[in-house]
Amino acid sequence: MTGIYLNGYVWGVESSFAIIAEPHRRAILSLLLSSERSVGDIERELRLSQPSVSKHLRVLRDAGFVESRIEAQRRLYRLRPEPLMELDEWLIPFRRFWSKHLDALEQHLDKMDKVPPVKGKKKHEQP
Amino acid sequence: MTGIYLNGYVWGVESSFAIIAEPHRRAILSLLLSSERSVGDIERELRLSQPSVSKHLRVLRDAGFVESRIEAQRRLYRLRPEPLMELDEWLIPFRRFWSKHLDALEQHLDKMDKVPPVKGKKKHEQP
DNA sequence: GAGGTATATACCCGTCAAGGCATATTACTC
DNA sequence: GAGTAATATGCCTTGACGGGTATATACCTC
Repeated sequence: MTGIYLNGYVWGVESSFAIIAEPHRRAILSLLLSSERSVGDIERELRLSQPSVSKHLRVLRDAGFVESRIEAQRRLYRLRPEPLMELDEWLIPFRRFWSKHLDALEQHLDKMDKVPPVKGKKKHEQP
Repeated sequence: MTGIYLNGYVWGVESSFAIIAEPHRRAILSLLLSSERSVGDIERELRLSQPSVSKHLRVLRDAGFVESRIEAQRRLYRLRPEPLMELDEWLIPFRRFWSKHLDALEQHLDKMDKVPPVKGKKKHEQP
């Protein structure tokens, strides 16, 4: 919908979510948060095989989540903010939604002078 | 990592990302943003098959993204904020990261009194 | 250029999830 | 209770993806 097809790959938010869905890739991004790392660094810190790390980095790079620079035989990977910013933007309307909800809850609680102890937790309807 | 195993399912952020990765499910969530809908409503608005909609809703409900209430033969689904809030929380450190980045960029631009026209766009390294 | 280190890629395989179709289930109407 | 509307579920097939192993590539050192 909001993505652009380019040699069979979907670009934009469309794919960013799918990329982030992989736990190891999220772990890699979290690692890169503090500083750039080589493939070997990630391999050791996450206890992954080297090919696995390389493949994930490939996916992340293709989607713009990371970029790399060469230092001798090593490639140092670092974060790029853009794709994650897009994800964040997708969340905006939902943030409005739940802050509205929390406000309502707060007002509800405010209404009661002293919060009476609840006997049975209200279960969510599960038909 | 941060999830809880419960009858073979992973709960928590762990799975929430995977659930959000599906474009149709994101579309459903966006729909529910404005108001609750029946399965048939979603079916029509998203041009999906009824079983497909039901299955996606099942996944969303199991993960706590939506809840339903019964009205005659129809089930009306509505949003639940919690899981999306968790996703949002995961993004927090990254938000710090990119706001730091944008600050740096801003300061960089401030340094130049008049921004000189750039001749060649700096290409991102693609080894 | 031989040997070693660091990373990328190709290929194969198992798994898993999404869609289609048919069918079951639930609730309403008469 | 028969008929019908709305939704859920089961089964099957297909495609995509991630991991493993082996191999290719790039770069450095001597």
